[in-house]
Amino acid sequence: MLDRGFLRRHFEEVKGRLAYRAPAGILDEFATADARRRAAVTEIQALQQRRNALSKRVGIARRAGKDALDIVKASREVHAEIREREASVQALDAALEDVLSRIPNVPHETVPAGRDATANVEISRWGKRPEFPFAPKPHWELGVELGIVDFERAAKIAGSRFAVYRNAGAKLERALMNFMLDVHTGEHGYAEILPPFIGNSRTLYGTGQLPKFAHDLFKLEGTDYWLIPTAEVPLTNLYAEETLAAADLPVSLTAFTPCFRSEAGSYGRDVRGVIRQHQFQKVELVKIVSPESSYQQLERLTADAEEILRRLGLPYRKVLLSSGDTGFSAAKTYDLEVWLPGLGEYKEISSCSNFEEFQARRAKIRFRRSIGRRVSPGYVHTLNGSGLAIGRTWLAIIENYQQADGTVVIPDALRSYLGAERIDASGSLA
RNA sequence: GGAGGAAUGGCCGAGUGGUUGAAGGCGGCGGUCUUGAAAACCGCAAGGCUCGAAAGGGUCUCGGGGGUUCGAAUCCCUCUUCCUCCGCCA
Repeated sequence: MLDRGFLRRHFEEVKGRLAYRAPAGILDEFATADARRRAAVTEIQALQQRRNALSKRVGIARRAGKDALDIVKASREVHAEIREREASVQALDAALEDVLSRIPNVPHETVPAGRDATANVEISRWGKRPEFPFAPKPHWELGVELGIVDFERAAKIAGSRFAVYRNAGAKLERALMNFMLDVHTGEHGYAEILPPFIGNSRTLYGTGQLPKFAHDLFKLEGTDYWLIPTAEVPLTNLYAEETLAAADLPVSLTAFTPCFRSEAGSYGRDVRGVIRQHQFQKVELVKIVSPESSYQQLERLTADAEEILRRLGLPYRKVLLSSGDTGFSAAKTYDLEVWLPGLGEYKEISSCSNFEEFQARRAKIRFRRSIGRRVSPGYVHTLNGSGLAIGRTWLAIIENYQQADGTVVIPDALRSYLGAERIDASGSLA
C-alpha cells in the first residue's frame, strides 16, 4: 500500500514509474476517489464539531441548573444529519482503500523499466557448469529411477503437483533444511522461528497476498484460515500492528516451513518433476529494517542466499528484475537462478526483495525514530528472500551431481549432515 | 466443550455518563546543578485523518465492531485475545 499523501504530491512522477506495472487508469481512479472522500470527510467533521460544541453547552447549562431542551433539540438534528452522511463517508473510505490496495509498489530508481522478463538484467554468474560425458537426465527421470521420489503415489494420495520423497530423497530434503538454517542462524545472524503454517485473512492482507491474489492460495473451508504460501507471511506479520524501538532494528528472521500454493493458472507450466508443486519446503529470510539501510540490507540478504548456493557448489546467476517482472508488493527484486543441466536452463531458486514501506503500511509495522531531539514514529522497511527453496535445491543437486553410473554425489557441505558421500543406485545413502 | 475474570498511552496503573486524549508512577528527551556522573529540582513528549502557504485549527481513536444518549474510556450487545477453574487430549 502506498501513502495517499505521497501519491497526491508526486502524482505525475508515480504515474510514470508505474507505467509497466499498474492497470491503466488506476491512478486517475485514485485521484477521483481521494478527492471525493476528502470533501465528504471535511463536511462530516464540521458537523461533528457542531454537535460536540452543542453537547458541551448542554453540560454547562445543566450544571448551572438550567434546562437545555432547545440545545438538545438542535444537537439531535445535527446528530441525525451526521448519521445520514456516515454511510456515504464509509463507502467513500472503502472505495479509496480498494483503489489503493490495487496499486502496486513503485519500483526503485535502479530497476530497469520494462514490460516483462525480457527486460531483466543479468548482474553476475557464479560457478562452472558441469560437463557430462553422457546426456544428463532431468531429475524426474533420475529421481524416479533411484526410487527417491514418487509422483504416482503422491497423485494417489493427494493429486497432481505433489511428491512423495523416499529414502535418500527424504533425507536429502531434511539435510538441506538443517544445513540452510545452521548457516543463516550460525553465521549470518538470523533468529530461527518456527511459525504456524496457517494464517488468518488480516495476516495475508498484511504481506499483500490478499485481496488481489486469493486465487493463488489454499483456504480452509468454513474458517478464516489460509495455508501459508511462504514463511514471509508469518515472519513479516510477527510484528504487525507493533511499534518497534529503533534499537530493535534490524530484525533478521529465518524459518523453515512448507509452502502451499494453488498454482491456479499455471497449467502446462513446469508440470514435470518437483519444480512447481502445491506443497514445497523452503527456508525463508526476512528482515525488518530502518528505511535508510534497506537497500544495503537487500544486498546482504541476497548475499546470504547466494552463500548457500556457493557452499553447495551449484552454478547460478543473479538477475535484477525489470519493473514489469517485479512482484506487486516489491520495489526491487533480485532473482537467483540455479543451473539445471537436465532441463538445460537457469531456473529461479530464490527471489530477494525490498518492499520498502509497502508491506509495513498494510501490516502497520512501525518504529520510533529520533530526528534531532524529536522522536516520531515511521514505517519500517521489510525485505525477504528464499534462503533457499528446498525442493529446487534438491533437484539442482540431483541434476548437477549425477554420475555416469546413475548415482549422485553428495556435495561436501552436506556430507556431515547425511553421513554419506553418495546416493547409490538403489536410492540409499552410501 | 463448560463456568468465571480481564483488555486504558513505551511500560505499570487511576479513572463507572459532561472542559479526561485521559491522574499518578516508571522509563524517555531537554534543562538547572556538577570537573564528569548520580541524586535532586524544572520542563517537554500519543497516533491516524482532515483544513491551512504557514502559524495553527477541526475530527476520530481507551482490544475490534455495533448500539443507547444532547454527550461514552465509563451503560448495553457482539467478536477477538489473555488469565483462573473443570472436562478432554498429543
